Amino acid sequence: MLDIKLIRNEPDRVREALRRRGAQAEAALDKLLELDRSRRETLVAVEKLRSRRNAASEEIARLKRDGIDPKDKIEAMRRVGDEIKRLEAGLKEVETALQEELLQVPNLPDPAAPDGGEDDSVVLHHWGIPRKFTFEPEDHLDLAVAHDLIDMERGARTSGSRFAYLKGDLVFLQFALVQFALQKLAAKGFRPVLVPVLVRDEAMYGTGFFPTDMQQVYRVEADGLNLVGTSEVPLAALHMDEIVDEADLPVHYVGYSTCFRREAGAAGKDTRGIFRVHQFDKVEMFSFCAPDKSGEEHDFMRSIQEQVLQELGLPYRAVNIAAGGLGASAAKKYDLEAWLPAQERYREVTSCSNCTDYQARRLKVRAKGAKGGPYLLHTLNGTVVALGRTIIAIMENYQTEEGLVEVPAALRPFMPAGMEVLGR
RNA sequence: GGAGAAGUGGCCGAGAGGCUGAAGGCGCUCGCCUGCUAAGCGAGUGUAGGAGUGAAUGCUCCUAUCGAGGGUUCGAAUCCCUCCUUCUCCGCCA
Repeated sequence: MLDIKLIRNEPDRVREALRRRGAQAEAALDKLLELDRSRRETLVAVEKLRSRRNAASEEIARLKRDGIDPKDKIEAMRRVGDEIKRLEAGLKEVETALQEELLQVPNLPDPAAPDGGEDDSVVLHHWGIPRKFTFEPEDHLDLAVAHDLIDMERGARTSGSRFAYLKGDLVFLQFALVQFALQKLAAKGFRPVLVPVLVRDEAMYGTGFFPTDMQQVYRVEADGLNLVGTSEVPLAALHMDEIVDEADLPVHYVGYSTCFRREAGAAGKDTRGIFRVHQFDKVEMFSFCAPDKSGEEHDFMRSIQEQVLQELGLPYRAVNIAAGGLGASAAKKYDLEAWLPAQERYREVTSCSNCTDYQARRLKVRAKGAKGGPYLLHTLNGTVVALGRTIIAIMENYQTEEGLVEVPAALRPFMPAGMEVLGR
C-alpha cells in the first residue's frame, strides 16, 4: 500500500511511477485524491461535534454533582449525538471506499527497474556455460518416467491436471536440496521457520496478494482461510502489527513450505511435467530491514541465490525485471533463470523482490530505536530453492547418455550414503 | 466438538456509567546528587488521524484508542450482542 500522504502531496510523481507499471493510473488516482479530500472534510466536521459533546458531557457531570438538573443540556446533546451518528456513517463509507481503492494500487517501481513490460526485462549477466551434449538430451519428464520418478498420470487421476507424484530417488533429491539450502542459509544468519500454509485474509491482503491475485489462490471457504502460494506470506505476516527493536535489524528468516497456486490463466502453458504445477515445495528467504538498507539487502539476497545455483553447477542468467512485469508489492525484482537443455532456453528458477514499505504498511510492521521511530520497515523476499524447477534443472543438466542423472557434488552429503546417480 | 474463565499502556496491575489517557508499581529517558557501583530526589515517557502554525528538527490544539466490530446512553474501559485470542476441564486425534 502506498502512503496516502505521498499521493496527496506528490500526485504527479505517483502518477508517473504508476504509468511505468502500465497501470491505469489516471482514473484511480483522481478517485483516490477525491476520496481523501472528502474523508478529511467529513472528519473535521465529526471531530468538531465530538469535541462539543465531550465538553458538554463534562458539564453535565458537573451540574449533576452540584444538584442541578441538566435536562436541557441532555436534550440538546441528544440532537448533537444524532448528527454525529449521521456524519460517522458517511465517514465510514468514505474511509471504506478509500481503503478499497488504496489496496488496489501497486507499489511504485524503483527507478532502477527497466521501463516496459515482461519482454523488456534486462539481462544483467550470465554464469556458467551450457553443457554441450554428445547425444540428444531428454527433458526431465522422459528422464523421470524411464525410472518411475515422476507420475503425472496417477497425479491427474487423484487430483487433476498439474498434480504429480514424485517418487523414489527424486524424493531424496528434494530433501537433499532442502537440507543444503537450509544449512547454507542458517549459516548466513537466516533463522529457519516452518510456517502455517493456511492463512487468514489479513495475511493475503497484508502481503499484497489480495485483492490483485485472488484468482491465483486456493481458498478454503468453510474456514475463511487461504492456501499460500509461497511461504513469503506467513513469513511476512510473522511480525504483523508489531514494532520490532531496531537493534535486531535486519531480521532474516528462511522458510520452507508447500506452495499452492491455481495457475488461473495459464491454461496450455508449460503443461509438460512438473515445471508448472498446482503444488510444489519451496525454500524461501525473507528479510525485514531498515528502509535505507533495502537496496543493498536486495543485492545481498541475490548473491545468495547465485551462490546456490553456482554450487549446484547450474548455468543461469540474472534478469532485472521491467516495471511492467513486477508483482503488485514489488518495487524491484531480480529473477535467476537456469539453463534447461531440453528447452534450449533459460527458465525462471528463483525470484527476489524488494517490496520497500509496501507490505510493511499493510501489515503494520515497524521498528523503533533509541533515536526515534516507530517507522515502517522494508521487506524483501527471495527464492532459495524452488524444488520442482530446480529438480528439473538438475535432471536435464546432469543427465547421462544412459538416461540416468548424476547427483551434483554439493548435494551428495545430503543423499543416502553412496548415491551418486539417480534412477540406477 | 462440549463446558467454563479471561483479555486494560513496554511489563505487572487497579478501576465496575461522568472528575480515567487511564491510580500504583516496574522498566526506560533526561536532570540533580553520591569520589565507582547500588540506593536516593525531580521531571518526562504509548499509538494513530486531523486542524492550525513555522524556513526548519518542530510547536499548539482537537479527535480516536482499555483484544476487534456493532448496540444501549446526553455520556462506555465499565452495561448488552457478535467475533478473535488465550487458559482450564471433557471428548477425539497425528
